[in-house]
Amino acid sequence: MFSLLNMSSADASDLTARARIRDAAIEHFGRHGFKVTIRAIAEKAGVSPGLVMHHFGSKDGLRKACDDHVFEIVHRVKKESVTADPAVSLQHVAHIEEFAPLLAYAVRSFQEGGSVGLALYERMVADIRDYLAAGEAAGRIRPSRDPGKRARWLAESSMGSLLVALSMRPDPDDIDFPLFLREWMEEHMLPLLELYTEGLYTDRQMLDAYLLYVGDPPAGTR
Amino acid sequence: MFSLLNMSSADASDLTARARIRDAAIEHFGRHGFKVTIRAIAEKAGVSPGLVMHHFGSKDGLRKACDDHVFEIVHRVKKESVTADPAVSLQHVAHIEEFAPLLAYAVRSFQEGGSVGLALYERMVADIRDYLAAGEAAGRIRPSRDPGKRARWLAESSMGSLLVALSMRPDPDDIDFPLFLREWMEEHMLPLLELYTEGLYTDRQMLDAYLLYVGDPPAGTR
DNA sequence: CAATAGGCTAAACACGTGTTCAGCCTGCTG
DNA sequence: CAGCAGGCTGAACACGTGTTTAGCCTATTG
Repeated sequence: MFSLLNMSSADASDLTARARIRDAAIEHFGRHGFKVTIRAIAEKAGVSPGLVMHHFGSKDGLRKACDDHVFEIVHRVKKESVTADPAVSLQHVAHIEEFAPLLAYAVRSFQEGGSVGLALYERMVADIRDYLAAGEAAGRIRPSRDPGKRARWLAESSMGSLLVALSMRPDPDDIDFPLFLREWMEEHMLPLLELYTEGLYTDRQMLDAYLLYVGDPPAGTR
Repeated sequence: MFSLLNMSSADASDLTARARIRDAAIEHFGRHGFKVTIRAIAEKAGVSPGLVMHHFGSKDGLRKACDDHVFEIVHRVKKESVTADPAVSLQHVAHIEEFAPLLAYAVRSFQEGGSVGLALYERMVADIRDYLAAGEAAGRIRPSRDPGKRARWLAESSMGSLLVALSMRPDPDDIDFPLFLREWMEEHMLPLLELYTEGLYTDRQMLDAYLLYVGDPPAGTR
């Protein structure tokens, strides 16, 4: 895990200055948002502001490097968790703290809409669609009239809920991400499961009315 | 409607400079986010930057004035739509364009987490809770184990979906809000209604497992 | 050993942006 | 009419922040 993420402060001194800057940037961007100053990042990395420019050319260059790094790690972890035995996956879940900076960075990307945000989002939608399709084939998930749109809605609503919860915090610019995540799950797990298994409405009136409206009559109408 | 919102450009010249500045600020903040410059707002209002300071003291003061104005209008419109006849409500829905700047401003507030954002959000949660309670009493809405958390989840997920959709746009800093809203509804109405009337899972396995986990055994377990 | 390259720093620079300031114009008031 | 208050302007100011620059130090290399 440590070697995978290179985010632990214990071995920070071992890393090259370039890597230390990048990791400090990911942490700062994730915790405080992308408006953090280059000077702050440099200080966190124990380095002069000039060196940041020397290695990354500009703030955008630094951002780009962070993007690439985060995306690459997410890619690697995902491939591992698919191929490896369940024990490894469980380890990942158990050590959310280690991934927290990455997740925080990703959430900030969703919030602001950078290239990583979009790429990660599209991947997330695709994953959810595949997952739902598999569940549908296994009979655990109800079929949808438009699986693509459903997957997109589920991704958007859950990620979005996270964003709103983030913005509604007392100080959205300084978050303890692991804590925040835990509280969020604690707060929403029940209504989410309720909604997903029992629905909200007791009848089909709204849905059928909409289906008629868009010209796709509900089954059994004609 | 026009006299209510004072957002139409047709009678912009009639308004006092102070009101014109405030309206221009609401429009700009809503369309481009809160990082728009005072100079840009002043130009839009046909006024010098100094005058903005003269009337509002600071950028924060301007923001505060916008907050108050938006909140006050939302309050007034809401009270009207509750007391007035249905025809008026329909008029409101039909003329989304007129409200768009206000809505855009509110969404930006949610995104950034200002005081208005929080206040509007809490009010929204309360409204949804009341609405669901009424529906439950009328037998149209299923009961929940925790109506408060359910209302919060529904508010968060729908608002949040809007935020994510906003961030994933090609240029999130320059949105045509009415168009954006229409596309969003077009895209999500179906999966939303499907989910709300039919649910997602075919069985109660996930929900029951969670209820057991949190120490609240599902009905019929003992 | 001398030279060179590259990691690295401190200081200066450029520029956008919120804010301040001195004063102009206009319309009201005594 | 004279004076004054307040809306209003244009220019200047202050400051934060990304970026540039000149040069130092160290290690490698011929």
